[in-house]
Amino acid sequence: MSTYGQFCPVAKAMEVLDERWTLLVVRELLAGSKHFNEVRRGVPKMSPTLLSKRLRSLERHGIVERTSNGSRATYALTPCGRDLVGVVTAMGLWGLRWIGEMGEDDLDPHLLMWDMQRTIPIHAWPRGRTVVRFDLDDVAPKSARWWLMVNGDVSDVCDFDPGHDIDAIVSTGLRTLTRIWRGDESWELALRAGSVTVGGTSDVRRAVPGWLGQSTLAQLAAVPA
Amino acid sequence: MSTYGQFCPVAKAMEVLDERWTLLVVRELLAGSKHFNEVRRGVPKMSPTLLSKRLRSLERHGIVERTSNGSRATYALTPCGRDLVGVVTAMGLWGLRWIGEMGEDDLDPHLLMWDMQRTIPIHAWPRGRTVVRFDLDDVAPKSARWWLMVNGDVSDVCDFDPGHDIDAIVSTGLRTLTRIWRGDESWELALRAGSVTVGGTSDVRRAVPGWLGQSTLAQLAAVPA
DNA sequence: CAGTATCCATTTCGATACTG
DNA sequence: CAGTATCGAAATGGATACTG
Repeated sequence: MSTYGQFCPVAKAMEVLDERWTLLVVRELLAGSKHFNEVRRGVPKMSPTLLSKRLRSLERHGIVERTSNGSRATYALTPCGRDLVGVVTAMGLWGLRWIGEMGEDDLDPHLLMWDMQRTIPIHAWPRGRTVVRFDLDDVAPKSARWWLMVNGDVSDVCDFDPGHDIDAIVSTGLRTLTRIWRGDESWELALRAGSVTVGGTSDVRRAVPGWLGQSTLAQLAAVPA
Repeated sequence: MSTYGQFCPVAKAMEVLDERWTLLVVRELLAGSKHFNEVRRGVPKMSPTLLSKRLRSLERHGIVERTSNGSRATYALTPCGRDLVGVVTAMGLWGLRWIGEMGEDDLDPHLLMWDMQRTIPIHAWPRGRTVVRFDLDDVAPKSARWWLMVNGDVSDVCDFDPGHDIDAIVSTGLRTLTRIWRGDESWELALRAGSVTVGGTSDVRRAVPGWLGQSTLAQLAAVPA
């Protein structure tokens, strides 16, 4: 960490937070990840060495607390770390408002499905096991099909057929699904425009947008403070 | 600028903003600086080459607009740039709340006086010319004495005697003055503890804290949202 | 005043492989 | 699972001097 030599609190904060990846790691911890490889899932392009380094640095700064219960290490935000929710949110809302364009490299079906799986409003789903399949038509075959399930109060996602009955099939492109998830487009408009189609009983088709919803940030943006 | 390869708006925002110095340049522009060397005053430890590079980068990203009226270049934030006030504020409030410790290198009388000069509530000062001298007792002689003046609706600061009558003398240490300015301590407590003394007529001595006030961020922090 | 030019030490980071 | 070890390429940025 290099310093700025300024008393200004913005500078003091940036000394800690302006390093590459740092705030994304915090975002993952805010989203609820507790273990090393759980965090990694949210920042798959970060090398484990670097993640380790960042976690250590955050620990040194009193933002993260690491506890090693026997063999399993657990990471948690301290109160100071939890208070970064304001920074992460401000950053995200600004990004959402002003950086609409995503390059091809920004689109990642793994990342998208993982984020959806952990964010969807489980309470809005039916009681029993419910499975939605996603067919992404513009993606290499091995990452084109995903199964998202809710059973009781647990959600799961995988890229292979888990063998259960499928309640709905969402067919669309990765970019479209990402844009809807981010809140750049609405389910309604996309469905009407035909850039997304949903298969299933008519009840289910009507319900799917409510099952999936949108990213946490999009929900915040929809309720302008 | 390197990329993160994530669709997440936080990542997209950080791609633009996580480079060293970037957000501090934005802070300066938000504070009202319009010209190259004006911005420099707020980030004196940044090399001009790098400042130039950052301004260009901000311009490319649609955050800053540069206009060259003849020979004088002017920088201004675009609406997108102005909207970063939320990010800068969140960052600053977090820094203020959680990073209290300042190293010796973080203390800079130039920077402090410059920030005070541009932030003080001029309307709270008397009508005629009013001069406050600062004597910093723990600073090298050549940076230990400062004159802060208000005349009409213009404030000024310098490190040499401008030759006007002095209305008040504030004697304290650089660290104390910085802490008060940031809002870490209050004028009242510092005066009572004797870590600051103010010379002048009793009316003036009572008025000085109100003339000086505190940094913009400290004012925001004092009104918890 | 408003920047450029140059140069190099240092850091940083990504890739890959490996370990208890 | 939860990291560490190693290495080299790239870039980052600080210092300094210079220009129209």
